Amino acid sequence: MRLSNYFLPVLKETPSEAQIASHRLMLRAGMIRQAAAGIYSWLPLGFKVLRRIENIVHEEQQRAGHVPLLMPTLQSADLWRESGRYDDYGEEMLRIRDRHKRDLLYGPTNEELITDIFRSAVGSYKDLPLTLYHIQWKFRDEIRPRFGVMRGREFLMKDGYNFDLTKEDALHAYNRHLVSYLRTYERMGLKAIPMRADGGPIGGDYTHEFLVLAETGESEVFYDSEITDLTFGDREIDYTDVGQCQAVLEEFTSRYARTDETHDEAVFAEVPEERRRTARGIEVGQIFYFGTKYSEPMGATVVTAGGERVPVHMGSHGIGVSRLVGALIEANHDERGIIWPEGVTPFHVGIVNLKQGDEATDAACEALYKGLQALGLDPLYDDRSERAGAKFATMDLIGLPWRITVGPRGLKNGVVELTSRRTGESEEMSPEDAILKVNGIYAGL
RNA sequence: CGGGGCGUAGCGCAGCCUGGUAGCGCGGCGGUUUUGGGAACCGUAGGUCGUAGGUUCGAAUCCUAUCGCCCCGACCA
Repeated sequence: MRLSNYFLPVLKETPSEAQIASHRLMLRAGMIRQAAAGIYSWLPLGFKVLRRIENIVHEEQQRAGHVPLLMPTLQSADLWRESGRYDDYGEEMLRIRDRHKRDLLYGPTNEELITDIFRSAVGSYKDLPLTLYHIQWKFRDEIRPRFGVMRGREFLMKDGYNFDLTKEDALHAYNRHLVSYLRTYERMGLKAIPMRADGGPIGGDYTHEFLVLAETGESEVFYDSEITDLTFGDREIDYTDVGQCQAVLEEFTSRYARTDETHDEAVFAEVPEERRRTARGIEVGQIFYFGTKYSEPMGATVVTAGGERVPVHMGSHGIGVSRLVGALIEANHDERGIIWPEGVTPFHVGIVNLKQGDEATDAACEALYKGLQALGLDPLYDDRSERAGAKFATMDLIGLPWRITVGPRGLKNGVVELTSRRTGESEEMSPEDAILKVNGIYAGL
């Protein structure tokens, strides 16, 4: 993309309503614009990041064997009356009435709808196990939306639901989700720690939340410092292997890690003192096993091999996709702006032309731009007639992890400069080598 | 929902207390000189002062109501 053809309304000054880094930077970098309290338009740059996160979630879900579909944002109140949650959910649910005076709601989650789909189409144990998921906008009428997309009222969430014949099968699904979530966050360059959590309105005894450590996090967390050393890495995993998934769960949940909801001082005291940590975290996902809580009242049953009709065991699992954009920035920024991890960056590399209009630099930039694109990379070429400082400031603000600087001074010696946004380190090399180097950086992702 | 605060040009703000021609910086547009870390100068456009009532000769300013937004708390992916 050429910046002159793009829509990137960056702000030099910080809008007064933004208090935390991610909110400030998303507004300044032209990623979002507020439409109402807790409701945002996603401008091109923000939309691009959102889509990249969404894609990673899709890929990892499908790698784990989960099946995508798409349910609507508006749901009929009748289904929620059936489950008993229409009255239980409270003021957070946005209720709407249509012209025929029928009660609708903007879905805050989809247990009822998915259970309805399941029960009308599945009747046999032979159809199990099954995990369906979608990535769809949700609405929860928060009392007090804040922190930009971190606590919006409208937010994009991946929510998935597993249907299994037995509790054991459903717990495998639970473990499988934990593993796939570890992979998902790691691909985005985020360390998200699974912590024992509270069931909340969705309910269930088995539940873990995934927390990204950040000063601006809304939850207080307590953990054994050993847990932050764990990484999933590029190990191979067979998601159908019950033992493997179980082993990963045990590896990642055996150490103390809890939010304030479930924190237990007595148990925490058993962790060696030098490893005890108290911090703040951003919740970016949660997994539940809740048994037959919805299948029983809603009649989601299958017939077993023995001819018996039984309610299915279910669980649900969520990843806050739009919140992740904010969480990623909280975890990756400095005083100059955002620093995107390679896995989610909106553009792979920025090209800064220091002397727009100069024949040699223009030609070198064009060659770089086309060369990078030819390798399937997505560069952002700053071809505006701005001064060097303004171009650098924009690049730093929007946080592309790599920048190629092209100026007459370097070109005289046949070199351009490749700079890491994270470390600030620059290296001079020929344009051809710069293309190869950038290609190499992204080859594994 | 309790407490606090704010709505004045695209953004950041002053003016309000003490009523009398609506301002500043950034940004935009045109021009000149510049050009390796948000350039300088000149010119220029842009505002029913959130909205509705009221008081007054006169309201951004005082009064009332209302809408919106932000912050702290309780609640939450």
